[in-house]
Amino acid sequence: MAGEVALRRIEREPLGELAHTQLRDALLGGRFAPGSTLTLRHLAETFGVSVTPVRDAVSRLVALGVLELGPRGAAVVPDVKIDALAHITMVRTELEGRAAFEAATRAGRRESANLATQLDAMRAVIRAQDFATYLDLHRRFHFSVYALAEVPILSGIIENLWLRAGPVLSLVVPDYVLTLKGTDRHAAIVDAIARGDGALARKETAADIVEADAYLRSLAGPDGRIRRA
Amino acid sequence: MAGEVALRRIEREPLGELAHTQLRDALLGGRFAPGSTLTLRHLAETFGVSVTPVRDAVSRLVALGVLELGPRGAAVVPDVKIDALAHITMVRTELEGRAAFEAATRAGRRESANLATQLDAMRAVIRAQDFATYLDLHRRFHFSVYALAEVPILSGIIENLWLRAGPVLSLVVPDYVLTLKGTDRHAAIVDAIARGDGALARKETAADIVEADAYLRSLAGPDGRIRRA
DNA sequence: TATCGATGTTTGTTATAACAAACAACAAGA
DNA sequence: TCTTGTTGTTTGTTATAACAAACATCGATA
Repeated sequence: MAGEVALRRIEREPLGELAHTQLRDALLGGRFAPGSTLTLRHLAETFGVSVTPVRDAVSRLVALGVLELGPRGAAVVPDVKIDALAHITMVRTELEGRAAFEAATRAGRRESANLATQLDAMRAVIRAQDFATYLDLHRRFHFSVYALAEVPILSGIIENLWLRAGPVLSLVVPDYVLTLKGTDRHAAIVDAIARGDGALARKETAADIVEADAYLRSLAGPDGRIRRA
Repeated sequence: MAGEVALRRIEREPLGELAHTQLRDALLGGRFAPGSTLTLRHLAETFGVSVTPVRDAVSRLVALGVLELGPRGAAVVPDVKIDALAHITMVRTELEGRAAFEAATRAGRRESANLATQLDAMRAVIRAQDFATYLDLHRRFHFSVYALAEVPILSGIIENLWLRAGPVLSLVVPDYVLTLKGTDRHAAIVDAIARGDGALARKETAADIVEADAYLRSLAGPDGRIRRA
């Protein structure tokens, strides 16, 4: 077997896993309208599989609180009400603040430089008005910070919170980033981490979350629903 | 239809839901040995249903991080390693501390009295050496506190964390409660809530969690696994 | 015209069978 | 005796069909 090409491990990922990932990314990208109901057979036809793996994926997303249970047991995309958003924000400030704190106490020069590089990429994408990829880079940046905390359970819970807020966050990102002229919380977070200042990293992270929450709150109608600006 | 007995809404709960609840309670009660693998067909036979609803329940528990994925995609009961326990403790102090804080700022006299009543019941059960029901009352007490915060998302995440720590917590509860002679953190939490002192409620809640963590840590062997005392 | 009831359709739920991968047991050959 | 190949079993995965509940449609009757 000498001279062979390096072979990768073959891993047949289950169809339910693929369906889960597809739905997850769609939710994170805000490609499902809040309030719309997802039917198993429709999704199954779209994915080209049977209802079994689709039901598996949907069932898990419901268990994670990412999808809600409609009137007949149907899965519906939740439209985030303003008080639910306040709850998510509360938990996010606690958890992401703590994660940023831990990241600052653990990160070295190498990790800080990596974060700074990501910041540059984000700025470039904003200048190019490419908000779709900004949404992705923005997410990657935050989770890079939280990964530095080396507490996988924490990262997992945070990811779940982002999934819950996903449909709304992506809704307003284009307008929101344009309103952020002066204060760049992300740069401040990276600075704090580079200096090993955990308390500051926590403070700036919490401020970043609260400011986004305040913006979303300003868009809420009298019924508490958040709509595009 | 006059003079009829009040009829309750008939709700056929899906079998997958029942299986989920059964597994959940078994995990919380520590009735599964850490490290043991759960096979779908065996569980299905035990519950008297087909593998479909069982798979549904197991799949959800895996997604929640309560069960782990074994070598061949099988579900195994995680044996909590000491560093994973440290991570859970970190998140628990943040979240349950915040929940206790919110509870203290919202609770009135009626709610405080309710908590005090629960404390009395717990003390009586300890005197009777009935640790199985103490485990249940203890859980109810804590979640009564967190329910007062009126942040369902927060309660849900905390419940998930308890589920993860369940197999280990229930393992040591009998011995642990006997070591607690003087300091009764639970009474201190209720006092703080009754006085509306959020900061103190948070502090005592965190201390309660950290002390349990320290006890568990003292039981860990050189491999990091926690075994019964 | 409006209301009520029957009927067909949609949709989540469940059992079952077929499938594939991995493990276990065992026998044959070096 | 040790290794190797084969066979049978276990187990997660997936498709399919049957089922039940709810909804929609439509026609008949008052």
